[in-house]
Amino acid sequence: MGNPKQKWTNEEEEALRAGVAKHGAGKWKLIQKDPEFNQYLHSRSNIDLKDKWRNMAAAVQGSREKLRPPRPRPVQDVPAVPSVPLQTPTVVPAPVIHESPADHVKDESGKDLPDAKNGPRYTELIFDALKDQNAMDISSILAYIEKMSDIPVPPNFRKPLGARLRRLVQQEKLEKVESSLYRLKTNTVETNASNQKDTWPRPHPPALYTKVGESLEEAAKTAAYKVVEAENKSSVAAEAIKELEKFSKMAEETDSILQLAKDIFDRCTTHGEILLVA
DNA sequence: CTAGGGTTAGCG
DNA sequence: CGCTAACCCTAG
Repeated sequence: MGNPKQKWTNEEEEALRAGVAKHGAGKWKLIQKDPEFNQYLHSRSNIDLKDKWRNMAAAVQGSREKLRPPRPRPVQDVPAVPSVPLQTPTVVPAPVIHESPADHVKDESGKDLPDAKNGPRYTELIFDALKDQNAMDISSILAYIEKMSDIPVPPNFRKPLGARLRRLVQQEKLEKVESSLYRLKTNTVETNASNQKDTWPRPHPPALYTKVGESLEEAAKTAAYKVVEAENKSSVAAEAIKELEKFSKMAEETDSILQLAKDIFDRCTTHGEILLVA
C-alpha cells in the first residue's frame, strides 16, 4: 500500500553518481548519509542505492551485450556510467588536504550539488579583474572570480586557476611581476587576442562535474567514461525527453571538462613529460 | 553494512 | 507474455 514503486528521478540518479564519484562504489550508507546528497536521497535507503547502481550497470553493459550475444570479454571493470573502479576500500579521495586561504562558497552542509558548469568565462573574468587592479596575486584573482561568478567556483579552484595563469603568461597575454603577482601585458603585439586558445569547437563529448587536481589517470578515465556514456546515449536516446534534457545539460558542461583537459595537458607539457597518444 | 539472489510491479 | 526496474531477503 505504501509502496507503489517509486521510480528514480534524474536528481536522485545524478546524486548517486556524484556520491559514488566522491566516496566510491560500495559506500552506500556513507553516500546516503552525506548531507551533500541526502537532500536527494533521503527517501532512499543504502540498499536502494546499491540496487539502483546495479541496475544502471546492467543497463549500460546490457545494451552492449545485446548487440553481441557471445561475450568474448569477461569485463572486469564497473559500468561505464558509474566510475571508480580503482578506488581503494578505505577513504579514497586524496584531494581534500591542502587548503588555501581562499575558502569560500560555504554550502551550509548540503543545499545543492557542486556542479562545475562554468569554465569558459573564467579567463574573461581574469582579464576583468586585472583590468581594474593592474596587478594582482592569485588569491585576489580568485576572490574576484568568486565574487563575480557567485556559486559555480569549485572548492579547490585555485590549482586550475594557477595553471591557467601560467598558461596565459606563456602565451604572453599576461606577465608575472614580483613573486606571484600577475598583470596585463599591454605592450607587445596584442593583435590576435584569440589565438585559437579561448574559443573551443565543442565536438560533442559530454561531461559531468569533475574534480580538479586529480591525477591524470583519473581524469583520463573519467573522460573515457563520459565518451562511453555519450555513445550509449546517442545510440539509445532517440525518444526519451528526459534523456534529451540531460544531454543538453551535459553539452553545456562540456566546456568545463575541456578546460580541465587543457589545464592538465598544460601541466604535463610544462613538466617536460611526453604524452604518447595512440 | 554490503553483495548477491530472489520477488513483484509496470510497461511494451 | 517477456523484460526491466524497484523492492525484498539473507548470507557473510
